[in-house]
Amino acid sequence: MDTTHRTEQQRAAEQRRRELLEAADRVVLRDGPRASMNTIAAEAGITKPILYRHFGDKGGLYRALAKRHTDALLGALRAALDAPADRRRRVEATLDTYLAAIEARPQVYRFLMHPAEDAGQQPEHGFDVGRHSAPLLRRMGEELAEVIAERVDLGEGGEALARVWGHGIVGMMHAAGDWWLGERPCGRAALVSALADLLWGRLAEADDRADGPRF
Amino acid sequence: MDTTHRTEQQRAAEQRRRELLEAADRVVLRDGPRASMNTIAAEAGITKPILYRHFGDKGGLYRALAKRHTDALLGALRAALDAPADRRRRVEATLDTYLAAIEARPQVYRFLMHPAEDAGQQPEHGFDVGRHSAPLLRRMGEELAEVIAERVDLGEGGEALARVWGHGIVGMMHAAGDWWLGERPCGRAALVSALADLLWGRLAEADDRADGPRF
DNA sequence: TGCGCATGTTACTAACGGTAACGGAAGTCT
DNA sequence: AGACTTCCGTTACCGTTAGTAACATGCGCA
Repeated sequence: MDTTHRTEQQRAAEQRRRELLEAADRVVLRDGPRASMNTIAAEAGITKPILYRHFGDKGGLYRALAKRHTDALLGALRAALDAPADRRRRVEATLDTYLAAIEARPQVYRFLMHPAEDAGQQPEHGFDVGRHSAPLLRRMGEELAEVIAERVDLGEGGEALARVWGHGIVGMMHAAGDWWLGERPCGRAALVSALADLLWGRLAEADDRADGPRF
Repeated sequence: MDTTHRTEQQRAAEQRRRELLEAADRVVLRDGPRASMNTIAAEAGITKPILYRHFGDKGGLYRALAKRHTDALLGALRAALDAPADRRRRVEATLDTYLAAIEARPQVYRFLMHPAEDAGQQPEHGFDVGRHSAPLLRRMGEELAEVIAERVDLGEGGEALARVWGHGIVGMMHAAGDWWLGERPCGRAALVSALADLLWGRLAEADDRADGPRF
């Protein structure tokens, strides 16, 4: 068997796969996460079974599609997290990077946050629980936890603390960003500043209101 | 027209509606958010069109179902938030109440967190963006924001700050809870303590590690 | 020429959400 | 009593979806 020919075909297949993904991208960005396989196939100029030969099932295609965007966003976040500045500025830069990304391409964001649909069903256990979050959120949480654990001295049990904080901070960023994207109550810089203030303990430091019940 | 008869019928309809909701509850708790209308109807001992006459469409049924659980959980959270104790203890009690709820009935939690599916489609704008979060998260965020705004003195622009924080804290709680429910890396009390520490600014106060790059 | 193999198609199944059309059982009005 | 409305319930259907089976075609290679 000719090896060069083999790789030639493999290269062609990967090229094809990229084309299909780009077509899928266009459709998903236009129709949202409910884009049908038929529509995607039509956009790519082919028919359904080819999509299924390349990606297995709809989940496979969506996972492949999500991986590209997720990797891109995670790269940008890592860069912000690694910038040469003090901790507060790094946190703000990371928050701003995430918010800028979801602001610039909200459809991509919407697609990435859509839960995994199914992935694999195990009818024995009923359905999976504690897996509502999108894979993107999980990955961001793990990465942030790693960065915190390796750079911040948290003493005894610091590792566990860092993991909780990683997922917690990512969830804070996500929820606030989603709400902000829907209501646009303020500018991005104000949102970043408010979230950083929250992480810096301003809630704990603030006094109770004089004219109301204490909190 | 006999009014007593009219209300009699209304009462019967509401009773029926409750029965249908309970049947739907059983199915959703067993099959997850992807329970079909046919299955729900079968569980209730009837057929599909009756469900549609009562709830309009699948979204209507799911919304009615979600409202019950959401109201119950929000009630519990309000109680924790209003307990007579200092702020740190209230925050911890609220976190613990939420986590205890999702721990005790994870299927309900999973169902509630499932985004709205569709609600109403407006093909003009493409698809809605910035509305990924479940209604439960939005409501929790708004409630918490209200409590913070009315009880904590945040000075100039405190209202906006409180809203950001409300949604941010709820998102933190949600993401950390979801991750915790999936991996069970520690006990509930430890998670509560770690999250409260995060809100109390321990991340900002901690030193850089001596043996690694600074953060 | 014939073999293997990847690529493409058409045509199908099963399930879903949702709806139209019909049937019967009550009570109500004349 | 008999016609009229109003629910409650059914069966049978529609359009769309994910996913698949079966068949056709073009290519390198012995």
